Formats: sequence, structure tokens, C-alpha cells
Amino acid sequence: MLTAKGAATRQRIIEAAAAEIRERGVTATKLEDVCQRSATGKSQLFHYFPEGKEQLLLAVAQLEAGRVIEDQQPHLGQLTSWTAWQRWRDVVVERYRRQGVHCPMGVLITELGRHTPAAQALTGQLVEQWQRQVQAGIEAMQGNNQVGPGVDPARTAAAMIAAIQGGVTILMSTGSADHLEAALDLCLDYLRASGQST
Amino acid sequence: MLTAKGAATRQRIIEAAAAEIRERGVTATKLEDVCQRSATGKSQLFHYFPEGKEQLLLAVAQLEAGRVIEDQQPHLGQLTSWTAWQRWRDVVVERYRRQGVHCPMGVLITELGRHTPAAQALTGQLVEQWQRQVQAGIEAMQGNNQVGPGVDPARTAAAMIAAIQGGVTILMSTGSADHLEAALDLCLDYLRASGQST
DNA sequence: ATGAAAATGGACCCGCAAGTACAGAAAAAA
DNA sequence: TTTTTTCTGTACTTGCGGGTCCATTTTCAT
Repeated sequence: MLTAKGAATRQRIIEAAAAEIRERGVTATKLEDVCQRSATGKSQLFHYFPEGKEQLLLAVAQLEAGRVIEDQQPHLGQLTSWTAWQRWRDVVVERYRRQGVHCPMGVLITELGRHTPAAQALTGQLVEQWQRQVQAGIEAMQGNNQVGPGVDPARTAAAMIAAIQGGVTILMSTGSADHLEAALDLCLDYLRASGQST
Repeated sequence: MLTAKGAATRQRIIEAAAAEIRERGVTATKLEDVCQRSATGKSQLFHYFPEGKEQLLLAVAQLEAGRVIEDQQPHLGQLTSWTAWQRWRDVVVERYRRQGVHCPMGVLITELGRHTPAAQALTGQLVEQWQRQVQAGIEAMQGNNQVGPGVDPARTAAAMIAAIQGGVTILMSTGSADHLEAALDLCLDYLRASGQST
């Protein structure tokens, strides 16, 4: 079915593709480049991804989706105090600032995402999962009475995800993280303000 | 130089390309499709856009950038009362909801924008212009004492643009406008709340 | 009217990158 | 060992689509 060596090769291919895509975008990434970078040939590539490029791209998207959440841990899972929120904010900003123009997930969402149902499902899941964790954080803060009861956790979490996504999109096209920071800070201010009157 | 007939043809080509891109995305749009839709041939296309696809795409981006702002008028230019803000919000949500998956500017920003400097400049301008108008609205509201003096107009405007952008991106990949609405509403709540304590 | 410039039609070229075929090497199973 | 399956290298095919050419028609200036 799949030997250890085979699995390793498969993995190498995915990671090479991911790297290539980060650097040059989906459309500019040629299968040949992927092969070269992973020290494989087309025969391997099509052996492990019989449906070709599309299938490979989806695997890459899966990999990147996992990373997006991972990279925010452990902060994202522990949003139970203002300092935790702040740290999380900083991690997110820093992560995307470092990545600059080359946000892998953004690239995939925008260049691949819309048109294929599988990719669409994947991004849907990612958004949902991300949002759920933010929501949990908000609810925890409500439990502490640090966030006001008038705040709708689900809706606010949705807004925060949108804010981040938009900030990243603008970062990708302008190179500046200002919008991302402003958007995140506004959301945090909103949460903090809601608790003031308690 | 350019006769009336020529200008009309040129325009037809741009609009055909814009339509094609809205429906299928940049990469899936072939020059031949554009020709067919505009009832022209490649010779015309290359006559009016000697640098080929890239140049055409840029022209399309310019067209769409203009529309983005236009479609929000007159509301965007008159953000001087809460009802105006609300109307603006509704127009934005409605516009993008109607467009669904097919946000032309989003497509261009994300699929074309990053890689070519000209397109990057264009999107930069668009963001800036858009943001400036929102900022003017916030400043007007501060003049009325309807928005608190603690609000930084430029930064808040930046956050709102990011929120919209993110909401639209998510709308493009999931088909749901929930995030866009939540993000906009959060921003408006933030503004309103800042005025409460005055 | 007439010559120049602009506009158009349609056939053609050509390079590139996705995908294929097949044979040989390595590994696993027997 | 042998037999079978998985793995890998190489050389090839092929279709698509961006871009070119040139002949012809239309429009415009004078």
C-alpha cells in the first residue's frame, strides 16, 4: 500500500509544493519546480497524487490549514485573561508580519479556494474551528465578568476572524501590517470596553 | 489615434473581460473567451492592449476599483449621522451579498494584485481612498460629539476597511455574508459606544 | 476623391507545462 | 530465493492558450 519510504517521499512532495507556493503563488508554481525541490520526478508525483495538481494543492491546503491554528497555540486555546488575549494578538500579528506577502493559507483560499468544492469545504472548516476557539475565549471572559453580557460571543468571534482575514489580505497586497493591527486592536478594545461598565 | 469606434471596441473588450473574470476568476479567463464575449478577435485585443493580458487585466482592475467606491455613494461621502452610517453599512452588505462569490475587486486583489507592481499600486490607492472617506466620516461624527474623542479616526478607519475586506473574503469562499455583517456591526457598535460616555 | 491611419478577420506559430508510458531498481512478502 | 508489489528515472506526447502576421476593410483628414 504505502511503505515508509513512500510516505516520506509523499511528504517531501507536499512540503516542497507548500514552499514553492508560498514563494511564488499557486499559478506560478510548476509541477517541475516541485519535483526539483523535492528531489523527485513526475512519475513519483503522479504516483502519489494520481489526480494531478488539484489533488496536490488540496493536500498542501490541508497542511497549511493545520499550521494556521497550530502557530497560534497555546495562546489561542487559553484566552482567559487580558494578557493572554494580548499575547495572542501579538503572536498573530508577528506571524503574519514575518510571512509578509507570502501567507500560504491566504494564497490558497484566494487562488484555489473558491472554485473547487473540496477546498471550499476545507477553508470553511478552518474558519469554523478558528472562530470556535475565539468564541470559547470570549465566553470564558464573560464567565469572569471581564467581558460584558451584552456581547454576543459567536457574532463577535466571527467579526474578529473577518478582521484578521481582512488585515492579512491587505498585508498581502500592500506589505503593511497596519490594518491587521488596527483591526485586531479595535476588536480587543471593543471587548475591554464592554467589561468596563460592569 | 483612436476613433470613436475604436474606443467603443476597447471598452467592450474591457467589460467583457471584467464579466468573464467575475464569473470564472482570472486564471480561468482565456483571451479567446474575452474575444468571443466582446465579439472581437485577438487582433483587436492586441491592437488595443499591445502588452497583452497583463495590460488588459490592469484596465479591468481600474474599472472595478472605480465601481467599488461609486457603488457606495452617496452614502460613503456623507457619513455624518448614525442613520447615514447604517445606510452605508446596509449598502455595502447588500452589494457584496448580491455579488456573492463573484467579488470582482477581491478577485483581482487576490489573484492579480500581489505580483505586479502596477496592480499593487492600484489596490493601494483604492484602499487609501476608501479609508480616507471613512476617516472623514469618523471625524465628522467627532465634530458632532457623537463619537468620542478617544477614537483615532485614521486607525479606526483602517480597521473598518480591514473588517470589510475580511468579511468579503470569507463571503467569497463560503457564500455567507454573516462575517461581513458581524464585522461591520462590531465596528459601528464600537463607534457608538465611544460616544455614549460623552 | 485619395492617400494615410486606424480597425478588423482569421489563420498561424510556438513554447510551456500537465500528464503518460514504460522499464528498471528497491523493498516486502512468500 | 522467488515473486510480487511498491518506488523511481527518463523520455515522450499533447493540448492549450498567449502572442504574431498579414491581408482587407473602414474611417478620417485634406
